[in-house]
Amino acid sequence: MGQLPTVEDVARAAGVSRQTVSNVLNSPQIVKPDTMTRVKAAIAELGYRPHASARRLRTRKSSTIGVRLDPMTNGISGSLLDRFLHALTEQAAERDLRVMLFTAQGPDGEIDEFSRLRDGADVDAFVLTSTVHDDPRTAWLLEHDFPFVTFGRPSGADDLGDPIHPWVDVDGFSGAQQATSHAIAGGARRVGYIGFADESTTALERRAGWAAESAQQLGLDGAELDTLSLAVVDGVPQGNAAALQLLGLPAPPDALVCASDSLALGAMMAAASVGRGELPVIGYDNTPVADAVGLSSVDQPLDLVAQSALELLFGTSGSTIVSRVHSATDPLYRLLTPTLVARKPTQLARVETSGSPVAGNHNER
Amino acid sequence: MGQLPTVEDVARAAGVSRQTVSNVLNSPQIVKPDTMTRVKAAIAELGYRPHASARRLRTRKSSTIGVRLDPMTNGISGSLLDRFLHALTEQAAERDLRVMLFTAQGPDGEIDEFSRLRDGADVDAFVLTSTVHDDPRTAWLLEHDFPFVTFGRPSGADDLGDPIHPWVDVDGFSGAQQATSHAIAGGARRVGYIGFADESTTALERRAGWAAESAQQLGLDGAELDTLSLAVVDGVPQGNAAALQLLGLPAPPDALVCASDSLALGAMMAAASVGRGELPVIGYDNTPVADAVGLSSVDQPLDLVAQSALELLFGTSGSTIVSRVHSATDPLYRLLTPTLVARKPTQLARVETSGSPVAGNHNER
DNA sequence: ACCAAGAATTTGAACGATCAAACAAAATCG
DNA sequence: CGATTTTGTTTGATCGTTCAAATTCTTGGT
Repeated sequence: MGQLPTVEDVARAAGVSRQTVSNVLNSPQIVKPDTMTRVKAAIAELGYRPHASARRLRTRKSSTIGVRLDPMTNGISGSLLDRFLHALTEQAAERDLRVMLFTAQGPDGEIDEFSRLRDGADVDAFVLTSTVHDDPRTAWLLEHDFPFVTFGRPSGADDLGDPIHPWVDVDGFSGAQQATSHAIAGGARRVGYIGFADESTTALERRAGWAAESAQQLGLDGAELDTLSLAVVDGVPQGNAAALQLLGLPAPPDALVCASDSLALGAMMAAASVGRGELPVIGYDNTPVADAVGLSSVDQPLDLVAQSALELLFGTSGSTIVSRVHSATDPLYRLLTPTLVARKPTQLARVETSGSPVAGNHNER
Repeated sequence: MGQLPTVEDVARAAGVSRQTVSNVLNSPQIVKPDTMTRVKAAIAELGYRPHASARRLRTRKSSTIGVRLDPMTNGISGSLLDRFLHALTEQAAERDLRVMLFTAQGPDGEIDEFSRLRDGADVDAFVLTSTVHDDPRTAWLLEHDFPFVTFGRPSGADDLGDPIHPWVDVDGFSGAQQATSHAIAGGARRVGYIGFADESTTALERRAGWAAESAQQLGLDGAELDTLSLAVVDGVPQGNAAALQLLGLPAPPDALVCASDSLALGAMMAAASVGRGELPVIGYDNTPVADAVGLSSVDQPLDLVAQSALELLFGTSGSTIVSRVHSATDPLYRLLTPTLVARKPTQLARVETSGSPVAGNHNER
């Protein structure tokens, strides 16, 4: 099994020329049916596979997407990125695209990597996550006219009308609205909200979703809404603290909507600790933790996010970068709608104790 | 900025030949110092960077490692893989290696991908995670003589004496031992254990570590140890249930060592729910959740795991695969020692409530 | 000063694929 | 039926780099 077969070997075996073999692979429609079968047989026979690097060299396409792995695993929500990465890799494979990882320290380090990967023709495009306002990375990519798409809208600009670059995002307003609506449907009349203490689009729109739904269905006014909500840094202890504070109010909330599963987990524990274990708490991101502790949570359609990202870069099919000059009918962005996953908040207490060892795989490592 | 400069352009600019430029980059020691400076200046001037695909085509090395992204995000511990991936990518970058992802359904699908990536010369080696006993994937790779390392020892074989393939693992015996020892140092006299209900090496060795330490320091015999331990499927609810059962014993444990943070989190909640919130609980894997809820946990040195994996594949430096015929002095495997990260179990309750919004980034998405 | 041995550099070929243009075969048409 | 188009296939060149062998330049010994 010494040498791998080349297009030359296949050509010889099938009694045709190199180029015909190449055509069978790349332009099947222009080759005559019976030569087609002959060549395909030879390919199967020899177990031929095109040499990726040779192809890349000639075509000047790497068929590879670069994604940066964030330096810090972002707390519980870190797995969000993990799941997105998985979805992206899977969707990419369907188009014969590959995902290449890189890491970097800070925006400048990341830009260095952009430059390196671009010049080495290692990647055709980047997918950026956790973008911030006035992101230097998107500025660099735009300036150098290199294809990319962001997961998260470019906050501050005219995102919907005339976005400065392609983006995909999940509608946080809708997510929070659904969560709130679900709590109300469950009988709540004062839905509290624990959100993020920053000015990001994400933070603002999720709170707005909760506020809008509370105002509309429960008739609460701005002052009441302010009383019922807190903005904190993301994290379990912060959620715990905030929930304790809200539950200590003269007129405490009878349900809690949180901007993350971390906050929600903290809130759940807080509620239990003050004897209100039955309090409905709804989280965000639908992380494994939410599933594990039976927490209702807003699920982001990461498969769709990944698919949309690829569509914005490569069109509805194929693996060739589409020009950034989109038609007016085909917008540069995708705003997707999340779904609420309802769970029984009492699941934890209900589980039956099992003394004898139970078989099963636990997916360690 | 039309065309990217090639080695040819640099050569012309520096007044030397192509090959000399190539030598400056690949064999610096054989080029005369002053031509060296001249060429380097030209490289900097033109902003030249070698074209990765062209190089790969010629050298027949891809300088890329393939890693499969597991289909399911493995519950809370999923982030373990995430962190490992990050460490691996970072370590790889230092050797000018890249990490390429792929996904697959089941072992057969993964083997198909192996074959595809190998034949396309996309990767030089694979890093496998979550290996199982008699893994068909390692069998295939061995049979086709393709370089790889596993994270996790090949259970069942003579791992230490004459391993059938290179592996890196973290010593679970030591980890559980440390956790147990820490609990005892904190005053515990009956340390309970909640572990995994399967026959994996991981499950066995962690329990053995706890058992050994309990026997030695506390003088407990086998029967008592059996009473104090349970084996369940990994998960928060299971941990909760198991902890409730252990705490309901006539002579309940005064501390709990768990084989995962998921189990530990469930156990913590169980303890709190029966008014034993002060009970020391120690988890495993040091996931973000453990950090968030202030849970002591055994930390796996993923940086070292990644570094060791690369060393086994590529030697102590460089990016060329080393032959699998290792010298006797240089074993085919690395067994690393984890570290216990001690945290205050009361952290959650202690956090002060903060009414006013606090600035800070919460790393959403 | 001469020649051999070593060091530094250059030249032609090759890696494996696709592109562009040239060519041959088949189909269409007046 | 010959001229013209359409369709299918082949040939030479090329992508940017490194390898292998050939060449030139240094150095040192006698």
